This record gives sequence, structure tokens and C-alpha cells, in this order.
Amino acid sequence: MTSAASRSGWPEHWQGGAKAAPRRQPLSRERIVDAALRIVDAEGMDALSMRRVGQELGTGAASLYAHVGSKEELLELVLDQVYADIELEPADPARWQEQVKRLLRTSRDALLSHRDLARAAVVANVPVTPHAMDIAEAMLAMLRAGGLDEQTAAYGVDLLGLYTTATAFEASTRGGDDTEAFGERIRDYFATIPAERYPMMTSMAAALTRNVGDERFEFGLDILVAGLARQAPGGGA
Amino acid sequence: MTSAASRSGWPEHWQGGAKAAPRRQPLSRERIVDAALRIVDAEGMDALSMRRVGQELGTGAASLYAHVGSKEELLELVLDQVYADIELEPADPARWQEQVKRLLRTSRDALLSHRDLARAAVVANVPVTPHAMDIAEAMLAMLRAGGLDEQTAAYGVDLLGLYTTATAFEASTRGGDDTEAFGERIRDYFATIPAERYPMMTSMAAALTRNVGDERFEFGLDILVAGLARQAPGGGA
DNA sequence: AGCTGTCGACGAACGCCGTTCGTCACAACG
DNA sequence: CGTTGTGACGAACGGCGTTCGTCGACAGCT
Repeated sequence: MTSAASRSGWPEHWQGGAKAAPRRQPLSRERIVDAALRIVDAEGMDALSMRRVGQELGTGAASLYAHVGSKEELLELVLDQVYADIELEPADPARWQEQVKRLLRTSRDALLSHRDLARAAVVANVPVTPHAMDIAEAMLAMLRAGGLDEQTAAYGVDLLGLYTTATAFEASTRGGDDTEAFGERIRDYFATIPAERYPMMTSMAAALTRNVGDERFEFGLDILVAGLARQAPGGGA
Repeated sequence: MTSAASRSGWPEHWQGGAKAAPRRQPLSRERIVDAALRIVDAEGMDALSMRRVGQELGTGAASLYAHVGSKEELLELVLDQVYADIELEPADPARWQEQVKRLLRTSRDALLSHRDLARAAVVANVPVTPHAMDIAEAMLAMLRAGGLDEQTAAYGVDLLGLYTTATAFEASTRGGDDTEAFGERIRDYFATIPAERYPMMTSMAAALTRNVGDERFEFGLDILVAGLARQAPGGGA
């Protein structure tokens, strides 16, 4: 009809050539994942919607569904790309504990370097994407190199991954805009709670609200790795 | 106009008297929280919306905002009510480790007895509601009774709470409809992944997918509590 | 008793969201 | 040159949390 005439009948070189399709670089999984990660970095997880990703690519939300299936799948892909940057080293029985700690620190840093992306990691708890499985595989190798039996290593990798993603999420919600303001708000709140009902919490307010760098994270890390090591033959010394 | 005429002009006894306001029991925070918890129990967190809560109470979503402020606040109230049922015992230095474990098991059970309510607990990580703070207070007392210094106890209560809510959430997503079908699906998936890239995971599939009751949870619990105990003077024996 | 002020209830609407559908331009292929 | 398949895309669907303005009922005062 009219539309057909005005569309195909129109001089195509008007929008053909090298001008009309300047940003018509074809969509792809990779471009979509990159755009999504860019949005998370710039505006946080709350701003990440299919419409927003489409807009970032100069198109609409519907176009994305030819490549990603669902938002959940997109989040998995974004997470996997972040995990892809984590470098893995082969397990060394002599220093497996430090290797494990290092790997978890790196994973945590990778998550925290993308705003509150850790929120997605908490929900998608079971690692099914390639690079997430690479990390689990490497960690399993380290735990086994440390002499842990199969079941302990299996539970251990689950426990360590849970701890890392959960603390990363916790840290990302805390330090949202500015960490110091959050700490102050918390301390103010502590000053208002009734001391007679919560004697412990009020008297320990300083210790409870302390948040110096990664001290909290390292504290749990030490306990977990040491606890796992003690399960190994000769590891309890 | 028409509506005014049909409302005030209409015989009020038609809907007045003792019949028209049969369910017009006035709204209240408590009734709203109860309704929300009922919905979570019956249909899960996905079904919990302000509109759905309103419907449960024979009204609309807008009416709720005179009592709860936001959905987030409602979730906090629901969580707090669940925490209210957890019974706390005074700290006993002689058996503090078992007390802590017991308290965490009870908390986990409380969360798991309400479908996937644990999802809300993961997001609202910092306990600010009264009963949540009661639990933290009790746990702090137990850790201090065990001889832990202030900072260790403070980090410890955070670590233990994080572990409990995170594992509860994990468990609630797994056993959504029926746990066995989930396990089978996982095992099927393991059979498809390439053994040459993931030799550890494929060879340890049985250990990784094992999920016998609370064995997983108890495994981490033992490590954490033992690890904390070792921080206390004389606890490392 | 009558008036008035206050407040809860509530329908409607706003601006989002994820996702689906039908259409349509266009490139590759016969 | 025709056919066919495929990705892009606008529009729409149903749902969400929340806000706004109105309205009715009741408390307290005169």
C-alpha cells in the first residue's frame, strides 16, 4: 500500500550508501552483553532493563530477543564475561591455601568493580556458564591438591563461592553512593536503639560498624580456608 | 454527578446496617503483614505484590500505603514477624557453640518454612527490625560468652547471619516445586558438560550434586563455629 | 443536633517493566 | 528475477510499585 510504495519506491540510495546505516552495525550477543555491562558500570543494576539496553544500541527492546532469550539469560552472559577476566593458575599443593584465597579475592574484586553486579551473582547461585565453571573447576583442583576428599572439596567450593558472592553483594549495597555516609548513618542509627533491650549491640557499636577495607572479608576467608584445611589429613596442625 | 447521586442518593440501608460492612474490618499493619505472609506461604515470593495483598484483604493496593510506606518496608515487617517466632535462650558459656548452632538452625528452619521468603532476607541483609536485632543480640551474647573478643564476635555474628540466610535462600530456590526433579535435572546437565575441560567437575559429579537433608548446611556450620571458637583464648585445642 | 475537620479507603492513572506478535526490509539463494 | 528465510522493530499485553484526588465516615467541638 502506501507504506510499501513510500518505502520500497523511495530512492534507496537516500538511506542506502554509506550514510543511512551508520549505526546499523548488526546486533550480536557480544554487543548486547557489552552494552549491558556498560550500563551496569555507569548506572547500576537498577537501571538495567531490556529497553535501556536496546536504547544503548540504538534500537528497541524487542530486537534483543533474537539473541538472548530472556533478561535472566542476559544477566548470566554478563556475569560470565566478568568471570572471563579472572586469571586462573594451575593448582599447586604446596601453596593451595593461598591460591584459593587469591582466587576468591580476585573474584570478589571482579564483581565489585562493576557496581552492584554482585546482585545478579547472588541470584544465579549455581554456576552453569563456561567461565564460572572454569573457576569452580580451578577451585576444586586446588582443594583436592590440598588433600581434601571429594565430598569435602565439593561442599567447600560451594561454601566458598557462596561466601564470596554474598559478601560482594553485601559490600556493593553498602558502599552504593559513598561508603562513609553509609557508615555514619549506621552509627547514628545505633545511637537511637534502646540500650536496655540491646546491651550487647549498643556497647559493641564500634566493633559492629567497623568496616576497614577488606578486613571483614579476610576474616571470614581465613576461617573458611583454615576450616577446610583442617579436614585434610595432616591439615589440622 | 451520577456517581454522587447513585452513592449518597441511594438507600443507604441497602448496604448500611450490619450487612454491607461485613469484611470492612479496618485495615492495619498487622492484618497487612499477615495477609502478605499468607500469600508467600501459599504462592511464593513471585506472587507477592501490593495488588495481590490488597486483593487478599478485599481492597486495592493503594489502601495499603496508609500503613506500610513501601513494599520494601512490608517485606521487612513480614521478615520480622517470622523472626519473632524464634525462641531465644540466655547465653551459657558452657555450651555456647551448640547454642549458636541451634539458633542458626532454628533461623534457617523459620525461613525455609515460608517458601522462598529467604529471598527477602538476602536483600535486607542488615538487621534493623526489632526481632532481627533480638536474634543478633542473643548471638552476640553467646559469642562473647565463648570468650571471643568484641571485634571477633562482631564479625562472627555478621558471618553467621550471612551464611544462614544465603544457604536458606539457596535451598529455597533449589527445592522450589520438587527437590528430586531439580537434582535429576542437575545430574542430567552434568552428563552433558565436556569432560576434557572440566575433569574435576565431571569426575566429582556425585559429590557435587549430593544434597542429603541439611548435611550441606551442617558442614559449613561446623567449620564456621569451630573457626570462631579457635579465635577464643583456649579455644584452639 | 449540627457543623466541620481529619483521615482512611479507594479508583484511576503514571511510568515503568519483561515479553510476544505481526510486519517488513533485505540479503542470500535458486 | 523470484523466493524464502531471518533479523529488526513498532505496537501492544499484562503486570508492577507508587501517587493523586476524591469521597465518605466518623470525632470532636459549638
